[in-house]
Amino acid sequence: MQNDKAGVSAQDVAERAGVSRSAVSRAFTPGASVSAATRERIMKAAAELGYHVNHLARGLVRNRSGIVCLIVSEIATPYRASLVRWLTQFLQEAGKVAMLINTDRSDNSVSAALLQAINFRADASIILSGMPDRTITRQCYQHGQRIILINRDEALPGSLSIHLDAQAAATTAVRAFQRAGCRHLAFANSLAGTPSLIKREAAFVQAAEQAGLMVSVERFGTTSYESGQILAHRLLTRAQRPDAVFCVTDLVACGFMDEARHRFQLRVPDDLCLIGYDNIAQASWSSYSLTTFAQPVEQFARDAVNWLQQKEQAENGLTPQHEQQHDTLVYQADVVWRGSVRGG
Amino acid sequence: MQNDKAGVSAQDVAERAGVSRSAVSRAFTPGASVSAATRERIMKAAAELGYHVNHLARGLVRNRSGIVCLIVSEIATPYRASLVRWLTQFLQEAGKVAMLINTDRSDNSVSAALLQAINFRADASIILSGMPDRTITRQCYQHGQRIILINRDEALPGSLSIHLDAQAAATTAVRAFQRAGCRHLAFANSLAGTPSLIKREAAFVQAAEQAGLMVSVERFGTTSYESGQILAHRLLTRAQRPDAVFCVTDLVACGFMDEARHRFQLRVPDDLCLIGYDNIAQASWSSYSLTTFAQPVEQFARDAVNWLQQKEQAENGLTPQHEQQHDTLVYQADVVWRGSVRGG
DNA sequence: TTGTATGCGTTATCAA
DNA sequence: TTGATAACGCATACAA
Repeated sequence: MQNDKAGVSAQDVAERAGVSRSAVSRAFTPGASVSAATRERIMKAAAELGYHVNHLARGLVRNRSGIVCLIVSEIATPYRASLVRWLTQFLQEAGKVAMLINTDRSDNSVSAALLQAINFRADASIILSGMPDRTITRQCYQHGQRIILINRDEALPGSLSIHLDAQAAATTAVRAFQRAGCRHLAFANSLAGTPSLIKREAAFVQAAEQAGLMVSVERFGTTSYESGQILAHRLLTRAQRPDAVFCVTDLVACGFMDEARHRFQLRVPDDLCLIGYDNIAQASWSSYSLTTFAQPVEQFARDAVNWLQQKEQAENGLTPQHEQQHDTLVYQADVVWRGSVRGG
Repeated sequence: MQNDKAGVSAQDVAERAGVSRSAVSRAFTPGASVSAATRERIMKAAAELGYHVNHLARGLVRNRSGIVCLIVSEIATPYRASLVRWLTQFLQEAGKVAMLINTDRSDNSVSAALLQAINFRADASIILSGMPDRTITRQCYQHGQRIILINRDEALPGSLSIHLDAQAAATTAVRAFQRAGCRHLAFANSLAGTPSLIKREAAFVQAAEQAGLMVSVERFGTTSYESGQILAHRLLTRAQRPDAVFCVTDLVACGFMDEARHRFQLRVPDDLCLIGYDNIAQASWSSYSLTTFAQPVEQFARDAVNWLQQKEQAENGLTPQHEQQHDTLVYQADVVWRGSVRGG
């Protein structure tokens, strides 16, 4: 209020409250030993002066900033956006704060992002896209920075890896197409080459072949609506037109469905059965009513943050063990039956 | 590499390179005076030791962290997500980093977010949702923290306010409906009560009345797809069913259109003309082909970051003027003609 | 161009 | 419970 210099420090508050600056520090540290009386006097002085703990200084001395880096490409994509949404929410509830770093999917832009995380002494980094260089992750580890990989299908020492089992979804999809009486299956993939997308394709092809069904694969471009349109064009103009398509992503499936309907005048699910993956909001929109597999996004986020807190408590505890081990969490993607498959 | 303690500091690098620690500091400060030779020796030593500048310490002494807070609710929404995407990208290109803070739209959760920004001595906060308490923004100002308001329709001293002119879009929409021969207009709004959404409605109603056209208004729930469905139900069951609806948002428009088509068997644009706002990706999807007004999101983000950089340069310069003034940028939302209005 | 000395705001250790 | 003091890692004013 009455102070117009930028910095009002614990010192100023201490003087006003008639205590030492360490008392002020303790007053703002949860669980520190301060008498209720002095604490109140300090808080009053702090409010009057407009004092706010400097997390930069606190982080410096504690060697831990409370920052968690979210490393992600294509944030505007529905699935990514919802993952970011849950992560930031749970991080905040855990008293941490999210730092968002955009990458272009290239592995060295991910490495650069991780360097930023080191610069800010982030408590952890959560990687949603790409894979960083090993030398960088080593440095993160040395700096005590945790790493969480979501849908990365890889494991780093001391890290947590969360991903989905591709097999169950593939089997479920094939059975559904079988029940619908489909004869010629196809998988519509992008060229992104992400491990999880590759596995999704491989698992589906394998399941289809085991069921003795014909299966075509087409790959194109990025994992987007537009690619879905192109993929529809390529698959639906084949001599052997598929009557059931598993799209690597809901976004692709939406593009595929729109093109199939509006360009090829096909009816879904009568002429063509379609299944997607992710369960983005648009999949439930009545124009699509897309049968899909739901990634438990909220659960991912909750588990990531819980694991982080757990690790931190263990660190504060009496177990300074050298944990070269890594943790892995594997989930099933739950099928969401809607109208894009006959007899669903 | 050979160092296994967490912290490798400028001191360590200095010793290895055989220079003083200030030399190391200068080597990592752009535009500082270091000879190429020593600089190289320092960089080599730094790489070998795995040294990374501690931005916490740097921010502490410079009283500027390089952090910019993005304060936003409902990040997973297409329009918000794309705004966040561009902001983070441009911030990174400007050498800054985005801190993402989720709010629940309530004004005091926005205030809490702003407090976080103060804690981390953020260079600036960009507010995309809600309005914080004045006493908080005052404190931000005192801490030298810039504030940027996007679509907030308010002005704070020393801040930048970016928003859209609601009038032009309203006039264009009414004219389009007029050309299409529509007789009964309607505006489908949410109950969010955001200033920009309110203005959008008021401007449309005014423009319609000026054109001598009947206009109904319906408001419901959040600004979402689901609300669009409800709004369709309410408007399309009225005795005087509207034949042209301006939806406050594309998301609302998608829900409205789906409900109109699939529940009421109406054809768009033959039976019903529809216009949205935002130009989210889904508006261009062929199931919707929605005529809409494009918010220049990328431009918003670019301008916000440019303004920030400009202010910082001015600060470094010789003009320590007390700028109680605020800046305002007003844009037009460009109409994107698609298939949801007859004769568009 | 380089080195020395000082301070940034905080927490942690130790005595009282 | 409280206060004094020493780090934390860095940038910079100043002197060389």
